[in-house]
Amino acid sequence: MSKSPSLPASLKQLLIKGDELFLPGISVDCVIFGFHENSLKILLLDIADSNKWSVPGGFVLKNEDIDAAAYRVLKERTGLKDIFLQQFNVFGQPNRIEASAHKATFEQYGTKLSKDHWLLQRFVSAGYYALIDYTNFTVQNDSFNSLNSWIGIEHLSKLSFDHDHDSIVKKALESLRTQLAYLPIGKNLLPKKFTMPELQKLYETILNKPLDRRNFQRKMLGFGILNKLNETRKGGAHKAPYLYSFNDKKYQKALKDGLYGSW
Amino acid sequence: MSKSPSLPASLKQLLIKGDELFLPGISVDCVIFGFHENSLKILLLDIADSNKWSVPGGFVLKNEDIDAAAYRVLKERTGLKDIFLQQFNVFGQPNRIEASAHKATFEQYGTKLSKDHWLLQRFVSAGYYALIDYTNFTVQNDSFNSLNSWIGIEHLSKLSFDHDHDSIVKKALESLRTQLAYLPIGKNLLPKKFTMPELQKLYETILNKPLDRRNFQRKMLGFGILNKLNETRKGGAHKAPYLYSFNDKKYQKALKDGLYGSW
DNA sequence: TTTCAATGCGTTATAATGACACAATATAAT
DNA sequence: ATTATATTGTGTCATTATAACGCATTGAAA
Repeated sequence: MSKSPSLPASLKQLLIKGDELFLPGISVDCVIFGFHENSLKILLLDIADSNKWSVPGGFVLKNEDIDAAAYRVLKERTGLKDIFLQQFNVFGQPNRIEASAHKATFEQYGTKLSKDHWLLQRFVSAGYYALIDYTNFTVQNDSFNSLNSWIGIEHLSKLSFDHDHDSIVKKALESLRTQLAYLPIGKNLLPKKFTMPELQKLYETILNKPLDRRNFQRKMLGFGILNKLNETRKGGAHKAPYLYSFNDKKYQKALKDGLYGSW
Repeated sequence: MSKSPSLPASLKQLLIKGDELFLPGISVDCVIFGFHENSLKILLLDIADSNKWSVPGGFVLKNEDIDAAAYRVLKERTGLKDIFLQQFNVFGQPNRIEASAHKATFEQYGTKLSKDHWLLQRFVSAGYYALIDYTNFTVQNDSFNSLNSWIGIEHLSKLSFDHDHDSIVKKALESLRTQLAYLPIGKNLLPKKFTMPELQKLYETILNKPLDRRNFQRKMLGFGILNKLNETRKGGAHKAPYLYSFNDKKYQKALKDGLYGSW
């Protein structure tokens, strides 16, 4: 019989005081999008001892707004504040298997949850997606999961998800695509300065289709939310593209009023 | 001391077996839209003894999908199946006052809820909006609320809501407006046969702005989801407009694929 | 210095939209 | 009956948005 590693403090607290600290039966799941090297990526966690992938999640404190809980989870995970966060769906099927994942987590430490434990009840989960600047943070591990990986969405179909997280990720992507039509997306996924080809690649990746370079630029500039900077990105093998930044004021206005664009 | 009416059976069951039957801390709220006489209406309930309005809601059975719970609530309330139902937001602020409404409901029957009663905990609510054919159903009362009323959205600002339901209704309307841009809406709010001016009025009401009659018709027909019938609606004071119906097959396809229209 | 691929900055054809004109018609007024 | 009137059916034209594509420029690599 192999000796199990000892239970981390955070898990111990969850085990003992979970039902006291957190709302029963409610969790938040965050699909974190990042963009790097022309690939839209999702931050995934390797569920301990299960060979399956999941998305970061957490519980809601008894006196905490549910949106705030999602922010907290993200902050714990990415160290970032001021993240673009969007609630996109509630997952409330009775056969969700959160419970078995929780069970497995504790069993790897040799701890068996009692049958009626708070963690083993049915959970309803609020799904959020977050957009973050990949270049500007480092992932934090937590005690539930040992491995964090950025996975390009083009590889998603090859991964093994539990059913819940598969639908969560799919729905998040679908929502992101839909919202692209009327929300300005980019400010949160790109660094402060970026080139037009980079922005276009982001759009092409999200939409999963090629766009005409010249038409894209015309339309994007037409929204009036970009500042053209007086610098170019040197170092590439060819003609140096101009750098742009988002006009914060107009970007905020566009977030509020919508863009009305068809892609 | 005045004698209170006796507690209805449904409330009694909720009081005694609520925590056994339903998930803790989760409810569903349904904003039910109907369209009648050129006015978009919402089905509102008069919270007992509170002078405030709310929307129909309910709880989620322990082994019930949360979407199914919303359907069940709607069916109980409207008697209708096959309703267009759309989850639009989760309301999870810790200061929601569901508890006080529940308290008031029972107190009007002279029943005082114990301080730690299942109904008095914090509830997170999943908001759904439903579109129904106003001409094709009658409202059912329930034991929580004595009065049901269809209220035109133009009167909403004059009503007294508790804060929760105010934001629920506002957000529902906002979602409906947004979705109008890429979902075909109408089939569920209008009778089987309808005229183009009626459909236009519906759109104008939802969007809260006038549309050009001729351009509206051209665009709507362009979607290819309507059947022009060989009948006209006589009885009006003027030229009889043609009747239309939705092409179910194409309508379903449009629901799935989206419409891509800008209004 | 030349080559080359990516970029900047355009043009033209087609489709979608917005604004408006006029004839047709079901009822109401006379 | 006849006329008046408001509403609907249908179409046109100017404007704008989109799609498709051309060509000169440029920074690094050959």
